[in-house]
Amino acid sequence: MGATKTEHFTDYQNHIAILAKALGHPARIAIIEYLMKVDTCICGDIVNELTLAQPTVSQHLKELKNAELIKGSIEGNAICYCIDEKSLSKLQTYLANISENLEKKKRNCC
Amino acid sequence: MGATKTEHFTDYQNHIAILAKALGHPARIAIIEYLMKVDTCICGDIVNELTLAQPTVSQHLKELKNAELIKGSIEGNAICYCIDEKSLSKLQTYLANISENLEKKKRNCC
DNA sequence: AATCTTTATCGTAATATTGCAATCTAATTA
DNA sequence: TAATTAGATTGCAATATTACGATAAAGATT
Repeated sequence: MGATKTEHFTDYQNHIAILAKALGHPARIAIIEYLMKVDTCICGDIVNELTLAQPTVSQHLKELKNAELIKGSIEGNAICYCIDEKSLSKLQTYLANISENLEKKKRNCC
Repeated sequence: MGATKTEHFTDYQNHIAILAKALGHPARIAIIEYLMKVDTCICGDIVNELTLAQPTVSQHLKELKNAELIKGSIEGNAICYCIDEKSLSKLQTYLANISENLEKKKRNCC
């Protein structure tokens, strides 16, 4: 016990959950917002932007990378991170579909 | 250490993270999908739908309720749960804005 | 080559999450 | 009112996450 029982759910459900989970921490939201704010994709000063130690930021970046919400390319000595639109819009579309579906239905409760 | 340092982030960032985190588990995604599938909002057989014990499902429902992604109203002896569109569409809009912003920008990297 | 800079990884402590059996509460029915 | 039903709560074990100091790896600079 303690671990998520992924085998009880569909691949799609698990995938959506992984995307949402990766965004489920304010530091990672802040990273996404920072990457969006700076016009060209920023290299390393995400650490300066957040009030967290460098290893902590590195770990958050890794989780975003694992979920494929960001991607990084080596740029000399530094690393150039940026948002991976595909995964982000996959989650966005998923939520949009739910919203749309809800509006279509005449809901007579709650 | 171990706890999220919420004080380092804006209320908005924390709020978005809470919403995303609540969706960050396949059981909770499955609950949302089930609530969407059944036309009128369903009372208690979410437990039958998922392959998880009743207390576990109850806990997931609680987390969705805490994030205000669902709401429940007492219906006699049972409880009528349904999706709370407002929070869901808040997250959806947030992601849509990011997607839109990304497309606007001429991105010259990654 | 020695040093600096940038980022990742390791190890570890603190805390949170997941899952369930057992139990409790409250409305419902017999 | 006793038994039933629906759901929440408690308590606990297993596991995951968060955070960071110390350190490693690798390119850049001197």
